[in-house]
Amino acid sequence: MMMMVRAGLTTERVVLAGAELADEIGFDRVTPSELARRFDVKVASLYSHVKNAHDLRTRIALLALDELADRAAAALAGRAGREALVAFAGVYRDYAREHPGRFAAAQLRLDPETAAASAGVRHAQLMRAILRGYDLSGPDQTHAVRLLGSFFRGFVALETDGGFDHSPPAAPESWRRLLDVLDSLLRDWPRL
Amino acid sequence: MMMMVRAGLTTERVVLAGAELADEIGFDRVTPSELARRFDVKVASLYSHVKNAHDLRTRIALLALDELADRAAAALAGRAGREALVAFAGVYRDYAREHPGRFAAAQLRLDPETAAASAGVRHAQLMRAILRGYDLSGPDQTHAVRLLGSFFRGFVALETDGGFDHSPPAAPESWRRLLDVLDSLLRDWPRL
DNA sequence: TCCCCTTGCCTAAACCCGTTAGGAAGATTT
DNA sequence: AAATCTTCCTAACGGGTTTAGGCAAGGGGA
Repeated sequence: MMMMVRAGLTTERVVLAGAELADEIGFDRVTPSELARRFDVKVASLYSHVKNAHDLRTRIALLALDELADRAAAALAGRAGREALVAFAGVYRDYAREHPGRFAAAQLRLDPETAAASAGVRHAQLMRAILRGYDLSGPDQTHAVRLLGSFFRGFVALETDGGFDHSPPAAPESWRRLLDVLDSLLRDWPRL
Repeated sequence: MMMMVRAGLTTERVVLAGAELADEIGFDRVTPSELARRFDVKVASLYSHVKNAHDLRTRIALLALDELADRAAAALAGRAGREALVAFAGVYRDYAREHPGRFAAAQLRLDPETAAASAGVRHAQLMRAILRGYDLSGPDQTHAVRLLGSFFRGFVALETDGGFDHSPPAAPESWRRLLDVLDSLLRDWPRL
């Protein structure tokens, strides 16, 4: 009779391990098989805790979105204007550098219902909160949110891909400078 | 004796079909098997024309980068300043909308040697060309290039993911407005 | 304490993908 | 027509995903 020592799997534990695995080997290489190996468990065992590979990936994405929103909210507390902008941006970029796999997961395309129930909503609110420190009217506020969101996402993606590696100045300097530039732009937003 | 009608495969034809397939079903679902099915050929037959799946994907990426650079160069011819900015940005965004699979491919991370030999280099030059219409000194020119690149990439990614779908104004309006804002920013770049 | 039943992990099996090795049927050259 | 090259094939291996069905571990009630 085989000794059957249980591994103690739960959905949360599986998803968390998936997130860690993503940070180590890349989100796209996170697979039920690899995860099973990590838990020293047969693949089929995971399917009691996670519906399928897609479900696993979605759960990791939701975890990452939650963590990011938490950090962003904390960073924004008690700050306004330029300080808030820099703090928020820093959270975003630091998270991507600390947790590349989770960050990649956070960009997984979610189906609309899942997305609506995710922390993505909180993100949008936090972005708008930053802009309260500046003087922007209705639609321009949305435009500004989109400018910041696009810039953050694009910059971090390019930096992650090594797009800034082969010409000076180094990425962090551009990051600092461009946040100054954007702060200045927001303070002095061009009216039509 | 089976009738052996040949499919007429060549590397280019395979890669081009791969690009079309990417636009139809998504770059991440482009697979030797699917491509073989499309040519009504056995999978192994592809391996005479393409080293492996990774090679296939890389070649599609290079094709997309080339096409994009061609279009960008054409759009920039005879334009400067705001006009050049808007034209270039339009090429980028239109390409992403017309050819989502190819566009996704263009963002594939290439190994350094491949990247250096790719049309990515041309892109960098074209971006700098845009900035000749504005008055920017040394490092700030690089920062500005990075700002534009980040914004383009981020905006298109967010739009593709439907990130702008559930609150007005519609994406195209933000796009136009933000290009105006960026033009204004470049003309009146904040000095330190 | 014993039984039972829920739960956790297992085996087995089907199916798809990627990749390589080696063979046979077209096409091309001589 | 013979020789050769090229194109596509069959066969096979390893690995990933998923489902169905089974046995054992551990907690609750008698």
